[in-house]
Amino acid sequence: MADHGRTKNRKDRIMDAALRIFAEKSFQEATIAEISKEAGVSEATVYEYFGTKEDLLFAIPEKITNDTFEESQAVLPYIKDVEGRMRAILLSYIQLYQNNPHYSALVLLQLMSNKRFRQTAAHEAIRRSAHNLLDCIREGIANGTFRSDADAYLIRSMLMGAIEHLFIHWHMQGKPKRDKTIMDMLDPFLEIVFNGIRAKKEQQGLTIHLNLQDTRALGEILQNGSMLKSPAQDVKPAPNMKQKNKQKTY
Amino acid sequence: MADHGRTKNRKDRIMDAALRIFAEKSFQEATIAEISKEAGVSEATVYEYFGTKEDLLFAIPEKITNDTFEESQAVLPYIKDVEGRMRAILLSYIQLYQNNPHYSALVLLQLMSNKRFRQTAAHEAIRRSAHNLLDCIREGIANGTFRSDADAYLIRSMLMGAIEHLFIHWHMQGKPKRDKTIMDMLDPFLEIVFNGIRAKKEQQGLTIHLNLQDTRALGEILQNGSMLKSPAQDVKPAPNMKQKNKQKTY
DNA sequence: AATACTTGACAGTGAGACTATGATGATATA
DNA sequence: TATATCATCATAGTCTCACTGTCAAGTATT
Repeated sequence: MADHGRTKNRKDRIMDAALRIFAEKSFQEATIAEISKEAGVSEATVYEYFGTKEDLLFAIPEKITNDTFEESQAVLPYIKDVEGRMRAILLSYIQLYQNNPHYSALVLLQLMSNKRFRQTAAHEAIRRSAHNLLDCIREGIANGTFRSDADAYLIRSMLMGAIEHLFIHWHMQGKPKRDKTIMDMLDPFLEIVFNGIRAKKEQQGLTIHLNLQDTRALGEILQNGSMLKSPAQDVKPAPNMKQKNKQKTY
Repeated sequence: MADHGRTKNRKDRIMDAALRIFAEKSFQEATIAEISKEAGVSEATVYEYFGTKEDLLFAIPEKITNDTFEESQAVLPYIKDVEGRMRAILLSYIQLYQNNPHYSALVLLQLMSNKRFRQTAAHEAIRRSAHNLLDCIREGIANGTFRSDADAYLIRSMLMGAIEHLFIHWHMQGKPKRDKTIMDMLDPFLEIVFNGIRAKKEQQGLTIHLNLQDTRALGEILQNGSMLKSPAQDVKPAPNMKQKNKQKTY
């Protein structure tokens, strides 16, 4: 293969450059000329690999999704606890965005670009997560974990919407608005949602006397007890959690 | 004003046509030629009113926002109850989208179009809602309505994110995915969130028996009461999209 | 009717997506 | 070493579309 001395393969170099430029400017404003220059290849080479500018746009999240998202989904079937499984789904979702800072911008660009978006791997991945979540919620309702009157669609939108909202804000305002990462918020977040939709159950075992006027004390008890810190604590975090950041390109 | 027999003023006709075409296609795919034809006006006239295609894109949500959003915000200061005020903010937010079906698409187009978005009335309206919400949440935390350890930013993202998520899905799948409107979901939604973040109080003086092994039960008991009404709408599977595929362009 | 203003038709410019083609030089194979 | 192959590049050219400029014709106001 004639590489003219360049090490990394051209297709990747083009996608890297395009990712940066698309995210920084916008689809209209980015030109193939600029992308090819940034990638150190000729314009014709871009067209060799990607038939159209739009193909290029669609290829990038496709690759990221296939590279980083798929494997993190593999553990899901082994998590029997509904809440733990939901946590794992959201975690992989968050990691997908977190590890690829420009990803959300690109996905939005695609979304707005045209109807083709529905056929992409990125959309498929999101769709599948959404579907899995819905199943979990229904399962939780069916087995009594969640209230029987809970609206599964609504709860799913709460879960995914909040995360997307956090990332969109992140994207719009430049990252470090706060010291807490979105990952840090996952458990408090889930606690609130689960808190709001858990079915009331009977209690067995120890009984204690509480004076319910003392709200503070109650709050302490609630948060220090094992239960309310994320029920999924023992669930092993999805594989690529170490934040390795394989290439700084993204 | 020379109107050549047309009644409605040209500027509005152009914006109407543009709103439809931008939302249906996308920014790139919509051409000024088509918009002007749809509006029954010459191409030059479009440029008379709107200097550039992008100006046209930005002018539309600007108008809608100013027309319909501002007044709905006027009542807010008079609602003293924190939760009631939060509900009102979200309600006006939902109405903004609901009354203008193409609005969300246009706002997203703007968002992705470029950085100018931050100076638009649409963005300003959203920003102000977001800000008001944050204030409400903080006030609720301060006055003991909400748990003291609640994360105000997170809660805001839950509230706004869920609504935006519902609308984006709505936009992507063609409207009537379900019989319930997004407005119908507002109260069940708020119930879950408030449920999850309300400070545990009331039940003054009552002593009850609790099992600390099942912390869930503790939470339930504390939150139990009036708010769990939400009629159990049985979940029906989403009638999956009609796959109409209006244009085979791609 | 006279003047001021608005609109339309049309021609033209420039940017940028995309194509076609032939030259170049690295690599594989004989 | 010689030859074939193939990725890449450079260049030139086509086409679509945003956008401009001009002028004639219509309408409003006086």
